[in-house]
Amino acid sequence: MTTEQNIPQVDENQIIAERRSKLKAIREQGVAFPNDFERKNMAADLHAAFGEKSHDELEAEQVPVSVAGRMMLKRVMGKASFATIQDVSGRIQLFISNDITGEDAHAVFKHFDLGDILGATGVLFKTKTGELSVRVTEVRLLTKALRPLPEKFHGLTDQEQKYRQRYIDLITNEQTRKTFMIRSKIVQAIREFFARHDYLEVETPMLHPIPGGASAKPFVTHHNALDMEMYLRIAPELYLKRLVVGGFEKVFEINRNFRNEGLSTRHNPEFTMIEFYEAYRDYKYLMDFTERLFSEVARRVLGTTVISYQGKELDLGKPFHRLTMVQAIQKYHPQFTDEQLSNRDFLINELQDLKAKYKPEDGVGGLQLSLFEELSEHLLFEPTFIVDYPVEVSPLARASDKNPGITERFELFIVGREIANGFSELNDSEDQEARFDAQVAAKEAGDEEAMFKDADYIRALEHGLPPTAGEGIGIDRLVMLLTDAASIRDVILFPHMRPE
RNA sequence: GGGUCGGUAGCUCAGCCGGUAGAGCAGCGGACUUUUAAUCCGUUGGUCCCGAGUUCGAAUCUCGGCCGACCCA
Repeated sequence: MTTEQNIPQVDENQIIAERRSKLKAIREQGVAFPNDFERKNMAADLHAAFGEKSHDELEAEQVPVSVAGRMMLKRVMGKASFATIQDVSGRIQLFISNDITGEDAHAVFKHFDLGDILGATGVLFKTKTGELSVRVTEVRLLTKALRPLPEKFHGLTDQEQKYRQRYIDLITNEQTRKTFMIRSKIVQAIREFFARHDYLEVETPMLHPIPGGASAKPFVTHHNALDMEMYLRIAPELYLKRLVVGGFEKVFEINRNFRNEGLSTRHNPEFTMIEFYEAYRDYKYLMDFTERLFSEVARRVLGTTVISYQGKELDLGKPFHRLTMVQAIQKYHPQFTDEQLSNRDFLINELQDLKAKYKPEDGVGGLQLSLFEELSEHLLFEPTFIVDYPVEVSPLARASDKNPGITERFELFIVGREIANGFSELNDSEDQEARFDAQVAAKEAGDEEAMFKDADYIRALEHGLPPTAGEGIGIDRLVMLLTDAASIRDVILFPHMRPE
């Protein structure tokens, strides 16, 4: 394998050629990529500190500044020019005129291009229209941009290019920058929430000898020295519960999972999850805990729990709805009776009528789940916990003491999307072993997503896992919710694309 | 996997009942000392996604392919 195939074709054009010749001239005059410019001020800080001052106040103070950033706009007017530069905090306008820099320096500036990285020193002032600006005494080219920016007003509209060349999207699109800043704040708020609840943050393997903790197809890779197949993890669950066996009673991990499945507006092959486990708790505690987490994160990141998603409003500060799977089906289809929904033949008939996907070998529980996914899941706009998941689709969850066919498990749906999955953990090693064996039988019968048996995990459980509750939350989907993003690709910096 | 829409200058887009490609921005040259998507004058720039077919002639019509967006599975 060479890396050459990953390098896009060189696409030279007149604009790039022009800029290359400018760079060549700069090289001939000295250091073309200087790194000795001392930037002392950020655009946003200057606006915050001096934006309210009047023209006369600023003239009296003569505030010296040193700013740097990418030139986004340029307006040349003969003997004076304006330029707008952008740093990570925002934008500020430069004013360059023959009177101050001299005619030669101004002439050099006139040949700087949009997209170039500039450093400028000068004094703050206010223009006629009241815009805080820098009256430039010296402006330097710090990095020549050889490629032109997208059209300055419309920016980049082609989704493909926005994803493939995210750097351009970030340069030109304020909303994109904002989305990823919010993403960072969300993760930070989650970390702080768990730290405050005395959780230990851990890192467990990404390379697994046996993929486990979820029902999904793994990516396969090869370890040369050990000459063995390895799998990129589909979930960290079994490792985190080993840590609870070891006595870390509250643990969490925020990291990537990999699932070898299709791409969609809701699925990227690698995605970020937080999984957390707490000993001596159950799934009901987790639901309350999750409500607190979501409302707190929203409040800290957005300042409110009332959010708007794709034009509809919802409140993460209110208690979330809680429905059993059967209730969730009946909510939108009240014509179905409890008796019908616990009748295998009836369920299969309905699923066939709906042309829905289901596994014919499933029992009542699995068929109910298929019907729920077909009829109700996408309609659960307001936050809703669905409880009473059947044992057969929950091989790692503790069965209910009252009803052995169902587990102490929930999934959380918001805006019609699964966003979290939690349960009281199965800590009976013999039951767990029997469940693994059932999964292996299903895998041998052709279910590619069925789980492998992890003998060491059984051994760990045999040492005793305290009663424990655990949950996973999809960070990307949470970010979508809080940034009003329609596609998971809008919240992942470099989403997966077909190779160019 | 199926359906719909799209791929034309560096970018944003027009042109599509067939007649050999246009605008705005960006670039280049010129005018302009408070502009802010600056303005005004001039000007350079094209594998019309790829391949085949129909035709005297294809960006335009037909078929196949590639890539993408959205919807469905």
